[in-house]
Amino acid sequence: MPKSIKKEINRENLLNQGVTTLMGQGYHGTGLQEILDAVNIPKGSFYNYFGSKENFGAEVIQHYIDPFITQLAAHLQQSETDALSAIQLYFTELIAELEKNQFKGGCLLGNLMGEIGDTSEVCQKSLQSAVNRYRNLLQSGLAKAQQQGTVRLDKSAEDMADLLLNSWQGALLRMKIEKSSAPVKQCCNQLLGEFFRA
Amino acid sequence: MPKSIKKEINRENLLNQGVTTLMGQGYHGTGLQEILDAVNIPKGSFYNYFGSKENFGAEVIQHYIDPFITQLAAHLQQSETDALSAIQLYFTELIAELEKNQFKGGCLLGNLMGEIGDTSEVCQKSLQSAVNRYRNLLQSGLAKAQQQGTVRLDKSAEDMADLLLNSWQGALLRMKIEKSSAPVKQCCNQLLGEFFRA
DNA sequence: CAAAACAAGACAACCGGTCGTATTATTTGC
DNA sequence: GCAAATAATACGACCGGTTGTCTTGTTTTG
Repeated sequence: MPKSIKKEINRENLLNQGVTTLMGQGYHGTGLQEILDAVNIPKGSFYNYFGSKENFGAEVIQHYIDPFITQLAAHLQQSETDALSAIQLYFTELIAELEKNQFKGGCLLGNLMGEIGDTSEVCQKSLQSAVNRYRNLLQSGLAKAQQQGTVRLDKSAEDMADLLLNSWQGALLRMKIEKSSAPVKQCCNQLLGEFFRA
Repeated sequence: MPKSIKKEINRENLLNQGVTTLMGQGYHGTGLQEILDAVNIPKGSFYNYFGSKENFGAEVIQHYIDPFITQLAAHLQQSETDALSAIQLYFTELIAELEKNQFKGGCLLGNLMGEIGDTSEVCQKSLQSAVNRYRNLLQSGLAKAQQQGTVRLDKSAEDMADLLLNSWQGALLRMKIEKSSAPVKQCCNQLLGEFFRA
């Protein structure tokens, strides 16, 4: 097996484990050794793949959000369901996943925004990019729903996307400390079920 | 000076410094020594005042939220202004303070919910209590505004308080990474200025 | 064989927490 | 009301362990 491929596998494993561990214990609460042990990669190698813990964190952020964007985009492209229903279904699936994890972790973006969003410039940039990518997709979904007549037209899709995203982040925090999916369900019902409706 | 008084002063100083430092660097990002040096209190004393870093964190949380509750309650008791205006004024003041800090820190409750809200049971309990105290006050303010006819009656004050608090927390996270007060202003305008209005 | 990629482990700094001792307060005995 | 005894607090050196990073030697690659 060529080394260049092994390198990519190692990088991928580190990023996957980074998502899991940073989600569970936060940035400063996680030591590199813990991640390295989990995927059996020696410490010395780490700095060949990533220049620093901070750079690693920035890459983990992007690696984390990718699947969410893919999943939401897939729902929005389903031509047989309207956009609002697609978004609702997407969030229903997220809630099911959160319940499966017993409300631990929440959203890595939200957690890291709070912990290091204003102290690590590198991670801040990465968080900006990740949040914007997600927000823009949500916005385009809401705009599509507006065209389909299921979402009100007197508010901009941009404003609604921001409100939905912010409320969702806040609800995730509440979920974590209340160990209940009630906050996130309430959030979706209030916005997607009522406020945004045409 | 009796020792019992000095002890209370030291505790107070530690809690104040704890709020500042934990706000800026998070829980795991802050070492006890850093706090102790800032208020010139030896390490050994710390463990006479607080049993552990975790217990200290739980006390810092309560110490942090107290002034916010006092401030909001004071606004709500001003008899010459209606409740909705009082709430709006309160948030306007918060935004001014955030701008003064150049969008660093945000809300200690939100930051700690994300970082340790699901890993430290002691802090989780404290966060629950702090958030609930704050939420209940907001709810009573919104209920008062409903009685005064400025806020819609077809949604419960409880639901609106939750939505406002969650959106505010999310907007604070966005503020931190975007280094702009636009998200928090947008949040207040959307909810207090539009959605909640009678 | 030169250059690049990798891995082992050293490194100093720092972590939260403990411990014995010194100092000070408070209670007790008379 | 003073002194002795007891309790409470102050203090910082110190503990074992871990941190992120770097140096250095080895292995692999084209």
